[in-house]
Amino acid sequence: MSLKHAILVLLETEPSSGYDLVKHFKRSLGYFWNAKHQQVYQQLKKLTEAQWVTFQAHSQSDKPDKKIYEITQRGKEELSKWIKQPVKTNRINDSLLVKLYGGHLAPRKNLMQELENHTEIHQSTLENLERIEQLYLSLNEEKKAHYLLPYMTLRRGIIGERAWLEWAEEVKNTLQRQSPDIKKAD
Amino acid sequence: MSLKHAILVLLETEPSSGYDLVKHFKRSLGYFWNAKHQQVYQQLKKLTEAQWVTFQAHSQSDKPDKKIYEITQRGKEELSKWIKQPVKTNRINDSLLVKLYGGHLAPRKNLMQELENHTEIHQSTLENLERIEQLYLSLNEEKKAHYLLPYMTLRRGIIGERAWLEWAEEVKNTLQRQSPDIKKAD
DNA sequence: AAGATCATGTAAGAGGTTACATGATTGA
DNA sequence: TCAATCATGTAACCTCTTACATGATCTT
Repeated sequence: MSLKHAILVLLETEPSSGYDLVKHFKRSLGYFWNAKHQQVYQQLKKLTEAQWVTFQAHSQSDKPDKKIYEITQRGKEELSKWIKQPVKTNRINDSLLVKLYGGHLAPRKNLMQELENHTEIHQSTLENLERIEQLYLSLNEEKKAHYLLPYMTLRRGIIGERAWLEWAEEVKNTLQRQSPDIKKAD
Repeated sequence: MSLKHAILVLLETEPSSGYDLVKHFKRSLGYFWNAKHQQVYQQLKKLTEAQWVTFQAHSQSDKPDKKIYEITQRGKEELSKWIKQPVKTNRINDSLLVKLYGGHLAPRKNLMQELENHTEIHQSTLENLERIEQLYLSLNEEKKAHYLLPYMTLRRGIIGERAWLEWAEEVKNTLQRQSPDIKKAD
């Protein structure tokens, strides 16, 4: 699996604390890799034991102390080995679709509401990604080339979110057409 | 979590053996819910203990015996309770994107090959989904209405796969443009 | 003779979530 | 004064994967 490798990829770019990594997972990588802080700390512990990373304690007076992790030689070797191997296609487990599949068991109003809620979330994710894209596009050519691959992953997010929203519109329209009285019923 | 609920949704439509459920997960639900046979059998055991499902043993002379599971009253109540509750948005953990993000560590040729391989898989998934869509569209109006919600989940698959392929083309073109000598290099 | 399909499982371990725990500083 | 940010963790539990296990029939 690859939370370990996702962490290594981040540390390969720059040494970070667990807290920094979590922020990364929430921001730049968040649309394709999710991890809670507990899991990141657990994995950092394991990575340290395996000697793929090391850390140095940094005491701070105004803020809590922190541990700055960096990738080791052994970690780099492991990472470059991993990155050359084929990755499996993704497992998709989407509860919303399970719910929709069995949607005859829920009030139609409920389904519509659920779709609305998810639409809002996807909409705002898309806006975030587009904001980051604007930042990228305003860089000079050298930097653009430097961040090209991360930018490609950003594009995945943008294209994916647009597709999601397009689909949701289609579903909402279809459900609306199928039961046009939905707003009158309770 | 919802493998339990995905199973209940399927059993609510018709009683099935574990083996049948696995086939369902590979076919109709496969593009939004994945489960291996071991996990299905484990969950069926738990669902039986919780009395959300029951089973009857069917002996067969030419094939191995099997257990036909069906949803109980208690299971139905649980399912309809679950289906009315909001579901969380999906966790996405996509190793291919981690790999691409750290792609400067791999030979460019390797990335291109990886994208090609995944493209083939997504292409054939899309073709399957489109085939199923044609079947759906050839049904009479009554049946179309009956399968509308499962069809909506199928649409998610189709729109999602098209978006994936669109993205992959973009990436392949970009990488090709950035290193046009890639075909000459070994 | 080999591989696919049918059919069911156990066990060990890795991965991931939820709950609990602490405690300072900064901004509204 | 309440919430957010910074910063790290443990413990219990659930979920999921991988490896192992069996064995008949049918098709190539």
